[in-house]
Amino acid sequence: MIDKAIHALTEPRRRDILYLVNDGELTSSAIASHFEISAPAISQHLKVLEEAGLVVVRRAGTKRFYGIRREGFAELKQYIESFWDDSLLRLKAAAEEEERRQHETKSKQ
Amino acid sequence: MIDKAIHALTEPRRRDILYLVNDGELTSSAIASHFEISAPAISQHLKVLEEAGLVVVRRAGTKRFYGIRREGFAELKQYIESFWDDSLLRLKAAAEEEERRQHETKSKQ
DNA sequence: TCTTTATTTAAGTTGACACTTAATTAAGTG
DNA sequence: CACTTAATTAAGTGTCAACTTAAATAAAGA
Repeated sequence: MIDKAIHALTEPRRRDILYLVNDGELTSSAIASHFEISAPAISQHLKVLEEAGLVVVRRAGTKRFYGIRREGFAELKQYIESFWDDSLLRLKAAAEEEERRQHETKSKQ
Repeated sequence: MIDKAIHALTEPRRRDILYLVNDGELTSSAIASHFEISAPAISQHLKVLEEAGLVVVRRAGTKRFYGIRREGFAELKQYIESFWDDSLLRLKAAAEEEERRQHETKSKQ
């Protein structure tokens, strides 16, 4: 699911859609009205976002309201933060190593 | 630059390259030896990463050593964290709103 | 049931981009 | 100056996915 979520977020248009529905539930056509692309294109994006667990649908008559799925974002946030933490730890170590090297160089001058 | 950085990171192969050089500077060919794709393909990826400010080159004779550019990552981290913070604030507000609605419903039953 | 509204699914087109091989540049080395 | 090594640039290919229009589904109203 994390892989699907990351893939879903790599498309700028889908991030725009998420920003929109984050302000409150919207129907497919209401979302489409914010862009210049066709309704089917939006529908396809929504399908990707739904399968990635980032949005949920609530059906009401012929309308379908799309909204943010909080659990999906929570999982994703946790994953990305662990990635950052790990990555930053390595960067910190590298920075310290470099500093050590610079001190060594200076002492040899 | 942030846009370029995000775009650079959407390609899995480039993330793999970043993981590699994060452990220490590597030449283009050393990086290529870790994958099954051609040297030019790696070179093209490195160019994208460099233009996104995520790696830096150090020339030494015919060799070019690629390494992580910390400032680039710092900028990116800041951006993504602000995105998260903002996004989470809105999600928190939405969650509270929903809770209020549920209480209301219960009190009316 | 026929029509309208909301949306999706189907099918096909197009552009971006990650790759390839071949040619080129750049910097030593004999 | 040739030759080698390291890497890039050039040019072309194939794939994928974001889009299009047209057709299908699904629910509600006349």
